[in-house]
Amino acid sequence: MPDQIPADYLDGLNDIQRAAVTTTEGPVLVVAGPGSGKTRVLTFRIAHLIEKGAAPWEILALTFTNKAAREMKERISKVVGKRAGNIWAGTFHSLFARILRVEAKHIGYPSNFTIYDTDDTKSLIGQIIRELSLDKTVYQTNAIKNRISSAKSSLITPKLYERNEELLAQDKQANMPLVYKIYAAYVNRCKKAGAMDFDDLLFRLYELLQNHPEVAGKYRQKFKYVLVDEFQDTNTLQYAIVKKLVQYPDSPRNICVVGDDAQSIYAFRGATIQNILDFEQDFSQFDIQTFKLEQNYRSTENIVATANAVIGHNRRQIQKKIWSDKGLGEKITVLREMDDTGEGRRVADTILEQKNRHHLANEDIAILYRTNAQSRIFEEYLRRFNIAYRVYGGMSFYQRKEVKDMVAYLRLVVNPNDEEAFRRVINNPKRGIGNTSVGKMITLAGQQQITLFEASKHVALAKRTRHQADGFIHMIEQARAKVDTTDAYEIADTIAKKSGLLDLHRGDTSIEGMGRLENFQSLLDGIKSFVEEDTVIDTETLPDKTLATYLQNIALLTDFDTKNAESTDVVTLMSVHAAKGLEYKSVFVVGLEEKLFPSWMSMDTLDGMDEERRLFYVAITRAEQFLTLSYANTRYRYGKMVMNEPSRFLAEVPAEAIVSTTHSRRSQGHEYDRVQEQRARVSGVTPPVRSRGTARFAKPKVDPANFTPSPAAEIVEGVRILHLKFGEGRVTKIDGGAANRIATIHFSDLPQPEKRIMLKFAKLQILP
DNA sequence: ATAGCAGTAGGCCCT
DNA sequence: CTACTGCTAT
Repeated sequence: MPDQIPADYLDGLNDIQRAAVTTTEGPVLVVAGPGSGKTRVLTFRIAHLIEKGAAPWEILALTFTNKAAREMKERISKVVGKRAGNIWAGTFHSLFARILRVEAKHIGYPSNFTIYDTDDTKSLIGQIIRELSLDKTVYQTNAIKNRISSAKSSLITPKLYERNEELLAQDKQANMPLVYKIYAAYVNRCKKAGAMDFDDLLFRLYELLQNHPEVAGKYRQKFKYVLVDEFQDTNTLQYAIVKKLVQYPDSPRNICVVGDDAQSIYAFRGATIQNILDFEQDFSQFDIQTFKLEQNYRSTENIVATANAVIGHNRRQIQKKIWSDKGLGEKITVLREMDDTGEGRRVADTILEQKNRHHLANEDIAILYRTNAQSRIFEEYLRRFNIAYRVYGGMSFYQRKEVKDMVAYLRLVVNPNDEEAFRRVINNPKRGIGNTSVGKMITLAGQQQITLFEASKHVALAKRTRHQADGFIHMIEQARAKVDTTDAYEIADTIAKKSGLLDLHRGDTSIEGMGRLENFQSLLDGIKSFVEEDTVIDTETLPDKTLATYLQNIALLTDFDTKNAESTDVVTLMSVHAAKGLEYKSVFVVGLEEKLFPSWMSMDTLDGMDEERRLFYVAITRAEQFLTLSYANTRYRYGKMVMNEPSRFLAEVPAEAIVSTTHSRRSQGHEYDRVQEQRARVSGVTPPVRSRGTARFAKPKVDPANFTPSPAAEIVEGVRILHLKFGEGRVTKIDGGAANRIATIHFSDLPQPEKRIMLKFAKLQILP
């Protein structure tokens, strides 16, 4: 890659994009509709800054996901070469963590502080509730975690909380008058453990900038250009920090925020759409320039029209008109099924069909759902149909128990004060130090104001237990003595063996156990490659191979950041939230039912509904060419069968954009009627009574009573067979391994006669 | 005192 | 369907 900028790098931009790129001085707001080349503008803007003489390390680019940051850096490096590595581009959390490690001494933290994830946070809050002898059915960890999180995001310290009448009144109302005490204890304990939770990474940085003007000055000096991506998803605290960094309101630097109010989908964690709505006002005295990117380069006109119509139902938004010149394109398909199983099958089926008809690769296709729990059924059918897929989100690699246990050991080695890590591993694998003994340690730690690890050394224990505890302490301290001189892998390897974790996993021969061993091994492999290769994720971190650096690198990773080496041609399954910023030729938005999408949690407020609608807007605007919406009449949720109306959002899709008949053999075009029904329901008109039901099994071609399936082994090429739904057919080909034989069968009665059927699952009767 | 089992309550979206 | 509590057997 040449280290100079191609002269024509601005040529590929439209007029507004180019203006947004070249207006480098003063505050800039870029309102960027979906598919409008937002990332292009951001990356070219940064490249342009460097071209204009800015040093890479003077540029701070804040994103929400590591993936977005990485992508941005990659694209910038295509223009400016390896200098891109020195740009401060990353997530709010990771860049702030980096600053905090350098400046930790100012706020009484060690520079190797631990980052507590959600599980650690919940566990600590639960612990505190127990210690305060509060009723845990009243004081619920999750509720309190949210309470504390939003307090931090509103810059309310425990002291302020205690004096805030409104908050106290709310807590009383909720029958939890002592939340302020839990909050105070929680902050205390985090500090004692040398740990910060996700909110602390923001909150503590704000405090640092607020209370240490010399530090704030240093960073203001350093970052001459500040850019914020996805600005609509920032919370009050993030915006406050950004303002501090640009020294608002005295002499705002060159700040550029990019976002789309219509894609704000994180209100539930404190993001406020108000930030982007206010930004223009906040910086109006400094000649703010606003650019609206309204041309959508991603999607067909049908999809854009649908998106516009849907978002038009929301109450307030920045006025803009998103348009596309890609032609009308395919109409939108709506699939209706009886239940979630049917939905899974139908979607997988439709994917096969689309792949054949439109020559789509797996990687062109995504299935998007509201909740991660919905993925299972689609996985099942994709597997059956032999379609490669990958599920993002849900349980990430680093959240798996076997991985977390090992990481907890490593955390403890780096930071023995880490209370959550200690409690996680002290008796894991089982070494006879149970709740009672740990309880004694906790009591002692509380009494003497020492850390758990310290307490574990001195506490009085039964002889056998004492011996075990000493062994444990010795193991940690031995590893700790080498932590600065030995590479991460060596320490991890030793701990894996000495702790007994490796033996534990090796000894487990169950299916799940083997999976756990595999994950455990691949964690170790990951540490090894961290040591051997230059897999430094955080480019400005010194390329050292210590355990501390390794832990820093993985602390803020999510499922998105774990690269899978295997094939990349896979169908993507993920939540709508996770899909933001991505695009696919064909998108399936599934589970479009009232109480699911929109979620029941959001349905009781107008703000909640608006956010759900924005979420739906995000979902449909991921699609380039094909958009398929699906819903089921009933589905299993939490083990219970529930029945839901089709989502109101379906009724907001313009009728002329929907294809009225689908090509499925199964449901014969009732979808459109059903949507009309919902449309009527929403507008208050009584829907026509309509017979419901049997679409999926509309016409069984064979009487089940006379059907006796033959053993799969007897199905060979050339035989004539009977299938319950498809009727008579002839096997034209058999392939796949012994355990996964797949028959290609020609059913001459069907509109699409070729079917590929997994013999493992299918019930076929051989005909003479 | 600890470990394994059965039963029950509470569940989303992300760093 | 999964994560916790409460019980009983070691």
